Amino acid sequence: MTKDVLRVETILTTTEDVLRRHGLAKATVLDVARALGVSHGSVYRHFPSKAALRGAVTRRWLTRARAVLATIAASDDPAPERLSRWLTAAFESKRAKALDDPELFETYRTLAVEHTDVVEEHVTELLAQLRAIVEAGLASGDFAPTPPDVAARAVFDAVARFQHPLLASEWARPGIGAEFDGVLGLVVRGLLAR
Amino acid sequence: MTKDVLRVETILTTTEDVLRRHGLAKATVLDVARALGVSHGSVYRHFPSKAALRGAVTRRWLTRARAVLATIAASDDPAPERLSRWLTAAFESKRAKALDDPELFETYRTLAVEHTDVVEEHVTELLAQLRAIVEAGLASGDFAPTPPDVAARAVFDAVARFQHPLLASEWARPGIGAEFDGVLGLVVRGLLAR
DNA sequence: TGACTGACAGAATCCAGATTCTGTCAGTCA
DNA sequence: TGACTGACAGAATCTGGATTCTGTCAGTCA
Repeated sequence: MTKDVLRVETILTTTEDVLRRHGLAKATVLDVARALGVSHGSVYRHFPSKAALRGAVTRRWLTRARAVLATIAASDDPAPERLSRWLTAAFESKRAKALDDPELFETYRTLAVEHTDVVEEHVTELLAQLRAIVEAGLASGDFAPTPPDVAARAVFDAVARFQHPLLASEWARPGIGAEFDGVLGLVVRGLLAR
Repeated sequence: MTKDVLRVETILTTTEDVLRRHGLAKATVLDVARALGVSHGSVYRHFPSKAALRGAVTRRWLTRARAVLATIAASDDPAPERLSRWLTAAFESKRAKALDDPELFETYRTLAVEHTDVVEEHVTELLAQLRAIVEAGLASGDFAPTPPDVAARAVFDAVARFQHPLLASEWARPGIGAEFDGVLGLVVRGLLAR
């Protein structure tokens, strides 16, 4: 808020705040405008619709969530370890969010379902990170020859149970950690050169 | 209907019929009783509650769905092929149901969510079938040594994206077949002895 | 001059009264 | 005698009139 002019970033931050405080249903454009101390017409100056505003918030949330994983993907650990760390971090951070603040997680889950296009971008980015790890493993000879994009997709799909927000309700079950380890082991063994 | 007395099987069949015709919301105990030509009090003579009736219908549906898979699990194909056939059949039959009659599938999906206990029985049974295949593979030396129950669970979890009813909406996407093949290959390679 | 306001129409959502359903049980009837 | 009925209370669901929201735009004001 360095300037008095209403800025896109300010609107997004305030919207996140309203979402956190009051939940999805009560986060109307009017509410956001009230929280900003402006009329709702002003919000429409920066976003063409309520859907666009929500989409932008969703995109920002997913981009932040991806940052940690990008660091791991770009590390120079051996590919099998790097893959394990990446998949574990992806699961653990999502799981922590879902368990720490279920209502906020549910809010963003609903937003994600509403904005399929934004989620698709996110998935594409995640797949690119996975492909980079697979390519490193192919180059080092750790992984058996395979088309990297197909392998990345297969790994991503295989951990869907521990990634897909629709299945989040099962992440609180006691045995879930062991189950994740089981799939992780299976997946890594499936990639390794023999 | 060999006898005039109201029988449990008759009630279940009629309930399925009402569900198919009118959907979940309109399938009240009163509706089922009307379809049977009896008073709703008679239905309560055989089922203690509406939930119990719905649970019984769900159980019957899942039991039927499992029968095909049981045949494959008990076949004497080599374990890797048998596993592929089992997983493919599990995916294809569910996918066919979801695409052929989306409304009926949605009905049973909701029922499954309502009756977690019944679904758990079902999953336990499926895991037992998978474990039998894994054990065959261990005995033949096709699969690398591993605790069969852990491996069965890992395989089951890895194909969640192609099995979990909550993700059914994605089974209509064009690339889904290739994605399934990718995971199937990864999983089988993960089990194979080296 | 251009960021912002607020009145407005049509769409979406809310709420309270009316209807329907669940589960029980005393009573019927074959 | 026991399978079945139907009236009943309380819970759940529906409905349509009242309220709130979305998206637009002519007008204000700094």
